[in-house]
Formats: sequence, structure tokens, C-alpha cells
Amino acid sequence: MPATPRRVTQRDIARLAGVSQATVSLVLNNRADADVRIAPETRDRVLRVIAETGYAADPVARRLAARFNRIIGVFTYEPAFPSGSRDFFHPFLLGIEEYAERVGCDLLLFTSAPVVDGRRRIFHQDNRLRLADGCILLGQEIDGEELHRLNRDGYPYVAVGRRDDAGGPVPYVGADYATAVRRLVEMALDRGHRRLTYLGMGITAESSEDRRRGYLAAAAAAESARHRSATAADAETVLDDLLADRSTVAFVEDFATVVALERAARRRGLAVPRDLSLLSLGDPTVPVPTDLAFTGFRIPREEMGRQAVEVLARVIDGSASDVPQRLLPCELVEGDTLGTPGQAAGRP
Amino acid sequence: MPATPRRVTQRDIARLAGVSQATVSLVLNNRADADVRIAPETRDRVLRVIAETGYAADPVARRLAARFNRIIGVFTYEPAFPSGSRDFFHPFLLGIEEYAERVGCDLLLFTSAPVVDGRRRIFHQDNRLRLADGCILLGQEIDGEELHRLNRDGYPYVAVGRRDDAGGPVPYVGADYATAVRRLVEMALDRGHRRLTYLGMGITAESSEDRRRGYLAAAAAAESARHRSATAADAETVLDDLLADRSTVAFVEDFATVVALERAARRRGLAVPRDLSLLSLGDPTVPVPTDLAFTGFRIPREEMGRQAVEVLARVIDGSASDVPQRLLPCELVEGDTLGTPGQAAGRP
DNA sequence: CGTCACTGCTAATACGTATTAGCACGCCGG
DNA sequence: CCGGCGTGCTAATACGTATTAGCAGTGACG
Repeated sequence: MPATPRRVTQRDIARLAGVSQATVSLVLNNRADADVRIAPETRDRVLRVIAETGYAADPVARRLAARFNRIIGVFTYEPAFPSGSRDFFHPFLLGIEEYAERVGCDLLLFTSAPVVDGRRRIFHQDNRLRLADGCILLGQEIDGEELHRLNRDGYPYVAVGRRDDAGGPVPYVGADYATAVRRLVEMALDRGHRRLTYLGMGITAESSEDRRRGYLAAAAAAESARHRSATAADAETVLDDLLADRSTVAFVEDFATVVALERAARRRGLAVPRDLSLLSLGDPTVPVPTDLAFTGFRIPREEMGRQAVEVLARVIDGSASDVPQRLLPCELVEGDTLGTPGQAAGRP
Repeated sequence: MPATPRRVTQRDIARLAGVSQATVSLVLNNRADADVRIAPETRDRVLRVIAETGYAADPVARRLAARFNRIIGVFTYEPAFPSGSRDFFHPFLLGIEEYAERVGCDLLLFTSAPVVDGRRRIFHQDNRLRLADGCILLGQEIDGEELHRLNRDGYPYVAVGRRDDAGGPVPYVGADYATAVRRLVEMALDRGHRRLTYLGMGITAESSEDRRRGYLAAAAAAESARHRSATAADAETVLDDLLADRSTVAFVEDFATVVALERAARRRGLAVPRDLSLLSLGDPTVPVPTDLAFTGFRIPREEMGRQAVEVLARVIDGSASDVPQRLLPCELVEGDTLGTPGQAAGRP
């Protein structure tokens, strides 16, 4: 492999066309301001040479001079393409890619970020954030200190998912979990449920907090509204607990857990929703085989991705008046797992 | 949003540490050659200032000066994150990301490339290829002219999947379809099959050509070895055709088609592999529901992605002696759809 | 005391583009 | 013939980093 032949530059074009490098740049950028004029024949000559040589501007040099790149960074706190085939990031990326394509931006995945304590770090030696004009942050839990630093540095970014303040408000495009969960609770109350249990994932992410907040706000009207954490592996003991408490409906944050619960119930001869209603608080992020349509809501992941790019573009070009924060509504899914309490009593 | 405060540069560090910008650069790059020496105390002073200010080198400027970016471009001829979870690219991207992370490179997805005639184009005005040190090309069919141009420009790239010459040999990491198909044909012949049919996808991609070549090479020993194209929608007429020809085994390129064929056979009271053997020439690229384990082979997509990055890295740093071309073996899958011909005759 | 080698640093320049101040020229009006 | 103005372009510079030639200072050695 021979040393890369030096690429064609504006200087080369200039020499061939008998003009200055500046003129080439002016022609390329179609400048026609009052104080910049190029004779049509000169312009044509330059354009002809450009076409002949197949010249293409070096985006790196362009960025250094112009301060903009048309590159949008994407930082994921976990690998962007996990091996589990159905993955958490995919719908977001889909939306991000779609909108990036629309606005003519390339996407830079920060795969070079080193992993410390099982999590990628944005900031490290030889930090490369500035390669992009701005950055989209993806991940369930985002490090507060890193957000602080981003804010301090004035680096343009948008988080996907609502974030608490971190040395100032954090720009985000999130999903309105609180409202969605509140609606589900109200639906359950409407159907006559009085003893509720919320089964969280036991993590401290804002997304979890918002769901819980929505639950607590609406569940005040219930006779009993408990709250505990649960995983799929716990299914058996959790089910014991639900029965002991005479809860008639459970709001389950994690999809795998709700599937495991239903299966555990079936094994004991209990039917969903006849004997127990199960609501899912978000669609699956890992592939869990089930043929049951769970009642719950859908997270507008794709749309979140799209809007994140849109918002970021405005942060970058400075047209965002203040810190943009958007919450998108979650669509309720009418499944088959919400019934009325005491349905079982009717037919013993 | 206030105007971005000017970022900290080496000049700032230099001023604060009372040295020159060059010294800062030398310290940063840990230069300790014979002809470059920095006193330990000076080095420490500079490093201290760097730590205090949180300075991070501008990767754009670095690239302009150093000619390398540690950015690997990824060009996909279709959107990288397709919506019908039909994700052809995913396993490749997974391998690419994994290896990129390992070698400390970021990944640039060329989403800005415009779509003309339903296909993205690498070359267009304001072509941004040079942002990356090199590029990985993904897509079943890759435009020959664009490969020509890449070769001519001396741009470092690697195609995923074997490619025919295009104004010179094309660097690639592909799958050895020819050998895999040949093995399957030999297996079928061993089991006593004598009348074979190959069902292709009717596209001109190299991957298709290689499968067909492997088939033709090994099928010479058969009594009848036909070749035609078929899609899932054709299943019924294709089945008629197979029966009329008394073919006992079909080699099916497209996974959806093989699934449709089996279903069509079942509808007619025929069993696979008792009455007809069906071999799949590659794992699914679209999710097709089936509970049958097809005999065939698996394409090492993830490994292809990994090795593509590895090879590209060597092309970029010039350590690839000649044009690298690798074919990875496909793992044979022992499924339940290859039987012996005339199995049915035994029990009418 | 001149020469030489060695140390530790800096000045200068390159990378390729974008921008801006301003030059040279021709033309017109007075 | 001079001032003024519009036209069409160029020279110079900035962007932030990497590299290299070479300078000043010091000590050793003949």
C-alpha cells in the first residue's frame, strides 16, 4: 500500500484555474454577498476544474475554520449494539438516524470511551466530544457529575429521558411516565380495584422515579397502595406477597418480571386477569417470549430519538431560547391483563 | 444560550505554565525521543495546569495536523437501523463496535449521504468520507463505480462481503459461501439425493454468485441439478415445479422463501424432510416465525464485523502488505430438514 | 580558550478551509 | 486631471495541534 497520494486541495484547484485559494473557497460556498463578487466566467472556470479533479472539501479543515461539522455525537452508557437481539437502544437510534439523515448530519458513536466500573465515561484523557457539534446522551442512568461538567463547559447536548438538574437544568427529550402510570392507576380504580401494588426495578434512575411518582399521586384514592421492588427471579415470592396482601392489581415496571409473574400465577391455577390484573409499565427492552398482550403503555422511543436530534440542532445553532425540556406522551395499550377485582368470585 | 465560551487551548495552557505551545504539545504526546527532552519539573507544571483547567485536545485540529483521527467510518447502503426490526446490519455493527472499542476508535455513521434511486450514494457534493481515517462498507449490493472511485482516490476502506475487482482488487472480509454450499450439496449427495434444485434470490450480488458457484461445482455429480430464482410469494408454483421435476432436495438462498416452501408443502400433506428436503443457505435477515430448525449454515456476521475493523486498521496504518481479502468459514447447522430421498416410499 | 556534545526548550511552519480588509482597475462626473 | 465609486479579486490571517530545525546555555575535554 503506497503512501496515500496527497489529496486535492483548494490550492490545487486555485493553481489550475489561475485564481487564489480564497476565490476557490468563495465559489465553493456560493458566496454572493454585497462585498464578495466573482465574475461568472471565473466562477465557471473554477467549477469546471473542481468537477474535473473530483475535489471534495476536507471536512476536518472545514470544521477547524468554521466551527461546525454537521456531526452529531451519540454517547451510550452501554454498548450501542448489545448482543440480545432486541435491544434497548435500537428504537432510539432508529429515530436519531432518521432525523439526522433529514438534516444532513452524520452520527458519531463514541465507542472509544473507556469503561470504568462497568460504565462508560464521557470524560477521560483525550476526550473526543468536541469532534461532534453536540451530543445525544443515551442510557437509563446518566452520571450526574458528568452532566455537571457538560453544563459547566457549555457543551451542547441533549439527554434522552428526563434528568434532574445537574448544576443547572438539563436539556432533555423524555417520556411522560408519570402521566402514563397515573392513567393506568385511574383505569384500575375505575374498574373497581382498591388494593394495589407497585413493583419497581429498584434502581434510582429518573425514569423509575417518575413512574413511581405517577403511581403515588393517583393511588392515594385506593384502600391500599403498596410499593416494593421485584425482579423476574423473585416471581414466586412476589406472587405470595400479592396474594397475602389481597392485592388485585400489580403495576410492574420491568417487562420480564410481569411475564414471569403471569407464568407463576398460571402454574398455580390462577388466571390473569380473572384472579389478578397485571399492568406493564413500558414495552420490553429485552426479548421475552410471551403470547399475552399486556395492558400498559408504549414508550415513544423512536419519536424521542427524532426529537432529541431536532432539539440538539437548535441548541447547537443557538436558536433554543432557553434549556429545552420536552416530555412526550406515552400511548396506552389496551391489552388483556386488566380485569375487575373479584371476577373470580363469580365463577368459583 | 450564551455564546459558547472559547474552549481552552494549548496556548492557554502554555501561557499559564510559562512555556511555549510546542512544549505543551510535546508533554501531551509524551514525547521522549532522543531529540525531544522536557525537564521533569516543566512536565509536571504543564500537567498540573492541564489538570486544573480540564483541558482536552481538540480532535479536529489534531486530525488536521496529524492526519489521523481514530475515527472509523461506517457506510451502509440502507439505513443502519431499519424499522421493520428487519435488521440485516445489526450483527455486523455489533462486531464492528466491539472491535472499535477495543482499538479505541469512534464510529462515524454516514447518515448524511443522500439517497438517489432508492440507494445511498457515497460520492456527492460535500462528500464527508475524509472525516474518518477509513471506512467500512456494508450492503448486499455495492456500487462498482463507487468502489472504482475509492480505489482511484486511494481512500482506505474495507468491504464487508466479498467483492469483485473494481479497477483493482477490493479489500474485503467476506463469508465463504461457496465452500459452505458445496459442503451442503455433498451432504445431500451422501444421503443419496440425485435430483437437486437451487432456488436463488435473483440478485446479482457477489454473495449470491458465490453460493451459486459452490452449488454448481459440487452438483456436477448429480443426475439433475437445476437452478432458478424464487421468492416467498412464489412458494406454491415453486413447489409444483419441484414435484414435477422430482427434485428431492432444494437449496434455498432466502430464509423467508424456505419457510414459505415448508409451509406450502405441509398444506399439501407433504412432510419435510420425509417427502422433500429443504436446505437454508444462510440465517434469517428478517424475523420469520418458524419453529422448524432448518439444516444449512450460519453466516459469521459478528466476526466479519470485527475482522473488518481489524483489517481496516491495518490498511490505514499501512501495515497491510497488499490488498487484504479474507473469507471466513460458515458454520454448518445440523437441523431437521435434510433427509434421504424416497423416505416416503418406505411408508406410503 | 576554542570546540564539541548535550540538554531543554522555542520559533516557525504545516495541515486545509473560511473570512475579511483592502488593493488595482476602470469608469464616470465634475 | 482628480475624486469617488463599483467591480473583481487577493493577501493575510485565524482555527488548534504536531513536528522539526535550531538556539541558548552548560559543562567537558583537548
